Amino acid sequence: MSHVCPAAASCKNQVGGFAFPEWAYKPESSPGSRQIQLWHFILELLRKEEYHEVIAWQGDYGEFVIKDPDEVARLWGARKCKPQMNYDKLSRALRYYYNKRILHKTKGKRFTYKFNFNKLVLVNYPFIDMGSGRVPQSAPPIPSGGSHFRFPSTPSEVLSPSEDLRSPGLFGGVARRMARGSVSDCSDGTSTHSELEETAGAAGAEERGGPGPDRGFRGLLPPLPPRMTHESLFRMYGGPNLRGPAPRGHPEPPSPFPVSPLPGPGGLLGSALSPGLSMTPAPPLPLSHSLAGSLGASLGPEDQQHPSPFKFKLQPPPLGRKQRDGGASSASSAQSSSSGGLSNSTMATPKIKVEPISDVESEEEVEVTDISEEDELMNHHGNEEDDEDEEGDVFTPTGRPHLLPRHPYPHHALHRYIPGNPQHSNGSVGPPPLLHSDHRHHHPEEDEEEVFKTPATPPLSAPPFPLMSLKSEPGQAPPTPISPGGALCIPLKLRFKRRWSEDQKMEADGEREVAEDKKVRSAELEDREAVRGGGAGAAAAVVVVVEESLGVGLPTQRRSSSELQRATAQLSLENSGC
DNA sequence: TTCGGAATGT
DNA sequence: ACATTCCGAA
Repeated sequence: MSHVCPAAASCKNQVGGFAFPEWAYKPESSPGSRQIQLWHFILELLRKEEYHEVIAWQGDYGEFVIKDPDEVARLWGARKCKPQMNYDKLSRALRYYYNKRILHKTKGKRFTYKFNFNKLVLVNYPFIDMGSGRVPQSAPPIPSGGSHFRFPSTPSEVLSPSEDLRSPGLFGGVARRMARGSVSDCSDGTSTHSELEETAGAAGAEERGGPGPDRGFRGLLPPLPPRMTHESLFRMYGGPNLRGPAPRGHPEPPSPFPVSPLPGPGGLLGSALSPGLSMTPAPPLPLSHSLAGSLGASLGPEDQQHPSPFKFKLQPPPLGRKQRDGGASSASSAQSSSSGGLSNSTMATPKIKVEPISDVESEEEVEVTDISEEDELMNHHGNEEDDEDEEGDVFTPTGRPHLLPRHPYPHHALHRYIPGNPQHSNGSVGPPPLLHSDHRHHHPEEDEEEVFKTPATPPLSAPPFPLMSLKSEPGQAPPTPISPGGALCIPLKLRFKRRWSEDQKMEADGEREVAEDKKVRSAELEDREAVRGGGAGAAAAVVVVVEESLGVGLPTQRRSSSELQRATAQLSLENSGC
């Protein structure tokens, strides 16, 4: 309510005639987080060179250092209209992200944190280039507005509505344009905060022409670069802008939006995902087969790139650790965030929340190959270490499965995809096979992990990353394309696996939802269950997406994804516009 | 410096 | 949910 939307109608549920899930709007409207979230803000700052004196990317992927804590705090405070903000407070907020796995602290380095992109799922694309090695300059434009709008982390929302989403029509009409609505800050133009906005604003100003459908985000999102390599992982844009290598040396103009590479007809990748990141299309499921079919048919016309607002989605479970309910006992665990001791069993089911959040998340996430590791490997100067290693989880396909225990992760159930999908076995879909190939020799269990990791050696030009995951249900096999049509992309590098059957699962597992634990154990349990579930109940099939398909022959998927993006974009527009 | 609990606000 | 504020502990 805070924002009134002129186009109320659209604001509500429909955009362009399509109905959007409510959750799509949540982000902005969500009460707690009024508008921008701290991490979005950080990202914003990071992408602007103007602030590089106060905060900047530092070494590895996602790692950034707050050079001037006070200033950052000031900026944040300004943005939130909290003049009393200081680094101590800001850092507390940052610390909360640890549990959410949005961030990690880089140990040993002052004021240095690192985004766990691994765990984040970018819904659209990552624009961020965190410099994996190189300097990260500014990331692409994060649409301010857009960024806010993140998709739901609530699983249920996302998935559950699956049906709704499913309808092909959904996204179809959405307009392509979007806007970045950066605005909306508290001050509305008043004083302080503005710096950021200023910049943003400028851009925005141009765009804004009015609430019309046309405002676009033209610049916003670049379509993906034609090919992303791992290296380029984060940087989304390839284009001319990519600055290469030298990081910080020059002046760095923030890259405006690069605009485009265009999508060629054949190759465009619509929106790509970053390789390493797992991205999930917002509504992954929905598109599933139905989309393919329908969209394919319906959408066809051009492929424009749709810009999409990129957004991150968090993956893991938020764990609700907080239970203060009487327990109090938890205190002990405090420090060691990671593994504390968890007495696991006792609390076996701390609370059973119905929310499938975790589930969803897990499901949502599609895992892809993680780049991060690669990067790390490549780069790993040995520095940072582990912290990320832990993260290694990246793979965790399912998501949150293993929390941070530094231990070896239990192999989660990666099985998901295997479970009963004949297809899988058939390999009709591209991915599976690959998976194996990569693994080569792993034990089954390990395989699973491996699978996710597989990316070890991506083919260089990694082409497009698939946005959408197709899901094949057991009964139906999606017509996945597969055919490599041209020489385009032969290498399949990524494979997404998705398990969607939330519903089913939920039913099947009543418990898994439990997830709320903050600590690992839950994860483990879940994993196990998941595994089991995978085999059994899970009938849910897992979806595997093949990137190839995208690139190659089936534009449909891509498109569908694009549609999504557009839709999202619109949403953001709406929001912002309002 | 960093961490995280607790209470509180939005 | 997501902070903000306060604060004691490493």
